[in-house]
Amino acid sequence: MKVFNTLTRQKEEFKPLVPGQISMYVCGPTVYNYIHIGNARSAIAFDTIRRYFEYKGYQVKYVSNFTDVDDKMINEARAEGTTVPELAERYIKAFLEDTTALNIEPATLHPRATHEIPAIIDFVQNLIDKGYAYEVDGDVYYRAKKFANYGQLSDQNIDQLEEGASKHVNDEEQGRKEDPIDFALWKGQKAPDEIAWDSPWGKGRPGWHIECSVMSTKYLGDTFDIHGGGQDLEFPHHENEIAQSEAKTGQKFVNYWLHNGFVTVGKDEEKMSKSLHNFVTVHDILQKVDPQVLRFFMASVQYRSQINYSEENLEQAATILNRFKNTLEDVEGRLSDQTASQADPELTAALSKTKEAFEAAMDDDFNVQNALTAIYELLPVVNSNVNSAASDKEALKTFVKNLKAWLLVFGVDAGRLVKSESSEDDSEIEALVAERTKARQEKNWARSDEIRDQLQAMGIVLKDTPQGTRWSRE
RNA sequence: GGCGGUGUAGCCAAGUGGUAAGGCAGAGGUCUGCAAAACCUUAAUCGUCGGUUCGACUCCGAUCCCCGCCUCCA
Repeated sequence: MKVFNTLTRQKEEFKPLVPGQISMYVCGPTVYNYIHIGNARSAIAFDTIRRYFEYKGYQVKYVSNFTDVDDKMINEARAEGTTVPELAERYIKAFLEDTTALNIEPATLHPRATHEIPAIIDFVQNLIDKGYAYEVDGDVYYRAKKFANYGQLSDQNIDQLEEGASKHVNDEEQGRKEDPIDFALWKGQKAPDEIAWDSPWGKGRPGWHIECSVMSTKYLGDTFDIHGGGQDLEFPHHENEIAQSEAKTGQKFVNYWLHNGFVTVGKDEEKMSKSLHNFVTVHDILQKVDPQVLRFFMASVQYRSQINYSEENLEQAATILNRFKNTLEDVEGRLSDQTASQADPELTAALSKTKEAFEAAMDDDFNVQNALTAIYELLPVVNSNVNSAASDKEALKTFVKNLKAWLLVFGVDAGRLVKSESSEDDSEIEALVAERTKARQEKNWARSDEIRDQLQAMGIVLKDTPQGTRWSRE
C-alpha cells in the first residue's frame, strides 16, 4: 500500500519496520477546553487509518499524548481560578467522553507531559551535552542552525525563516536566544504561583515540542513508522521534533509523516480557530447531532483534504447512513424469512469485486471516497436481490459481514445503526402491526392508515414487503 | 516576501494523454390499496489565456480566485 509522506511530498510504498506491526504517534490536544471539531478531525482521520491497518491484519501500537501543561493551560487555570492539574483532569475526561461517542479507539497509550518530567529533563540535558542546546537564565533553547537538516519537513529555508521570525519577535525572549529561530526546550518559572518542577536549570516546565519527542521515542523507539498530526503542526512543531529527536538519538526519527487537512467553517470556508471565534466544540455539536453521523461525515473525507463543516454536508452523511441502515434491515429481514435461498452469480461477483475495489482504494493513501463509491455501487445489486422472489442467503450473509467490516473502518458500528434493541413497548407495537395486517386483509384502509400514523408518531416506520410487514425505529 | 494546498454539474466528490466514476438533491418512471424502502432512467467538457500533441480535463507556460503555514493552533 502507498501513503503520502510529507517528508518527501509524494506517495511511497508503505513498509513497517517490523512486518505485521505498526508503530504510530499522533499529536493529541492541549487539554484546556472541550475538543473542537478540528481536534476531532485529526483524531478521526488517524483512527480511520489505524482501523484500516487493523482491518488488514496489522497489529498497531498507537500512542497519542495529552499536553497538560503549557501557557494556554496556565492562563486558563488562572482565569478560572483553578489549578493546571484540575483543568487537565477535567478536560481529559471530556476528551475521552467525546472520542468514545465518536467511536474513536482509545490509544494504546495516552502519555501526559507532566507524567514524563524526569525523562524530559534527561532528554534536554542530553541535548545540552551534545551541544545542541544551551541554557540562559533558567530557560533552555535548541540551537536550530546546529541541526543540518532543519527545515527539511516543511521545506523552509532557514534564512527566510529568520526574516519571518523577526516580524513576530517576542522582544524579551528573543533577547535571550542566540538566534531568533532557536526554540524553547525548557521554560523557567516566571511567577511563584506558576506550576513548575525542579531541574538542573532551576524551577521550570517543559517547552511544547520536547514532550512529543520524549514520549514518542520512549514508547515507540528511536525510529518508528508513522507520525501524524494536523497540517498546522508541520512547522514548527514537527520540524522541531525531528531536530530534537535526531540530534539526541542519531537515528532517523520517523519513516512516514502524515498530516491531516483542516476543518473550515461557514460560507467563506475559513479555517476554524479560536482566534477567529468560529470554533465549534464536539461537546456542543453532539447535543444535537447523532455522533455516528458526525463520525461518518468526517471519516468519509480523505484525511489530507479540507472538510467544510456545514449542516448540508452533515445531512448528506446522515442520508447515506440511512441507506446502509435500510439495506441492512432489509437483508436481515430476508435472512430471517422462510423463503428458499437461490444462488445469484451476479451478487457473488459484485461482492468480490467490491472487496477488491474497497481495498485497492484504501491502499492508495486511504482514498476513502473511492472506497465508499465501491460500496455505493454494490448496494443496488444487493437491494435487487433482496427484492427478488428468492434471494441468495449465503451471499447476503457474506454481504452483511463485509459491510460491517467496511463500516467499522469508518468508525461506524453497524449494530448501533440498525439498533433493534427491544423495549417495553415492543408488544404494543407488535399488536398494532398485527391489527393493521388484519385491517389490510379486510381492505380496511382507513383503519390501516390510522394505525400507521399512530406508529409513526411513536417513531416507528413500517415497511410492507411480500414477506410481510416489518417495522423499525427511526 | 518564502513554502504548500485548491479550483470538475445546485451540493459532495473520483479520475485519466484518447473523447468526464459515484453519491446527495432535482425530474420522470416501476413496485405499493396508499405510503415507506427499493429499483430503473436522467444532467457537466473539467477557473482563464496560450503552447506541445493526431488528440488534454489530464503535460508545459502564463494568469486569476480561494485556503493554509511561516506566531499558540488538529
